[in-house]
Amino acid sequence: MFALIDCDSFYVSCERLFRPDLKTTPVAVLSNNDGCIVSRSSEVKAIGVPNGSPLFKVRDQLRRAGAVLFSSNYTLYGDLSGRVMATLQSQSSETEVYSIDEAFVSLHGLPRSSWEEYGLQLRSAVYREVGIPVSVGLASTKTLAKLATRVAKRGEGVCALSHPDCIADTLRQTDTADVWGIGPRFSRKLALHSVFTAEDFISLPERWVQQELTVVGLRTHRELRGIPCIPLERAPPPRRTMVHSRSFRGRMTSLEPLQEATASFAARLGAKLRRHELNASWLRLFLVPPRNSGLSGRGLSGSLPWPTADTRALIQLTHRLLSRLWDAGFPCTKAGVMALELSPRKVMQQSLLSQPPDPAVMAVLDAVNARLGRGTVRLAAEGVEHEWSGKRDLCSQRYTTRWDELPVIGEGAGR
DNA sequence: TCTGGGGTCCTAGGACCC
DNA sequence: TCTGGGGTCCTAGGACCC
Repeated sequence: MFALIDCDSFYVSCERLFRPDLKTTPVAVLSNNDGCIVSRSSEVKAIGVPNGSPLFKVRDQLRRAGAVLFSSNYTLYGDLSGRVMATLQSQSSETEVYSIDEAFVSLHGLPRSSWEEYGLQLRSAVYREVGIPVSVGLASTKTLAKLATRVAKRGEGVCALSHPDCIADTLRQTDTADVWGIGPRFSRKLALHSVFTAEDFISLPERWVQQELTVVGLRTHRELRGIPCIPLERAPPPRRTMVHSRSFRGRMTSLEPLQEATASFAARLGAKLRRHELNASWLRLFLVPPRNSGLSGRGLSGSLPWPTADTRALIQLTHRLLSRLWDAGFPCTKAGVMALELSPRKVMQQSLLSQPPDPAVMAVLDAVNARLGRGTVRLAAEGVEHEWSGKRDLCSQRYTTRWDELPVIGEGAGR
């Protein structure tokens, strides 16, 4: 038995928290590079702008509606997400942080008759402590709790799917594509067999579902019938990969800026590995051509001399890989560095033949940058100007994590 | 002209081993 | 002419999630 707590239009809600003047204005938040819409206020949803739509396709429509746009500000969203999760953890010891804006809470031992009241309690606690509106769905499995949250968002903010009739009604009114675990491909495949709703789906025989949709589909099938298959994960499973990648403002036509970009990606990846107390044993560099070029991406992997998160080692290998991968004729619009074969820092295998770099150097670098801002101390290879860097023209302040960007109230506000 | 970034899991097929 | 059965590991591709 689970409650799913899902923040309403999370990124938009974060922006509005510090811009109460936008409470009733249509607001949308853009992806990295200001490319797509990734979060919409209810007013933007109402004018029919789909989530994920490329900005250039809906720009006029948004302008006519008087919408305000923001570049994504993950520093702000990450900080507010932490506050939401901490509030939920103060309400229950059995919580799973599922994504930046969602968490599951176990309802173990709580009678069905109290579900709704508990949902209301969680909802008001988060709004009181953080100021972010959330919807809560409660049900016997995670997949049903997801459905309940969809219902909650259309209505009162809380929906407990505790009665069989109520579950049956919901399944009848839900398209397969709106079920957690059924994506566009599976949904299209099901439609070919005249399966359109979640109700149609659960009437299919298990054997057929497993054959066509693998065990993943079978799990969804059972979860919709109230058989729990996906447990609460109180601790996140160990990470297997870590990536840093970005699109460029234009095309990379010469090697030097690409060297600079990939070095700074490797540096960001190193910092992230160190934050998670992980080392990588393998590194993969990949280059991506424009979406409609007909070309496929290129990648190359190489092993590090020891498991490490040292920026210097990561950049060195990245550049070695780049020199083998680089081809002036390849139209590179995006690149990334991926860390593979991750291991916890504390169980590092020593080498007989060579000494890994002293971790104290990176510790000092991280400490300085934590205090004075990211990139204050960096390697020369990362460059300075970053002219290749993508668009991010509409970004709000980091209100909660930078002294010099705190919101100002009263006289002189709105600078 | 312009379409993000970061993850996981499953399956099929090939290589290899005994 | 006739050539087994069982297992593991790896990779690429496909599907999903937020």
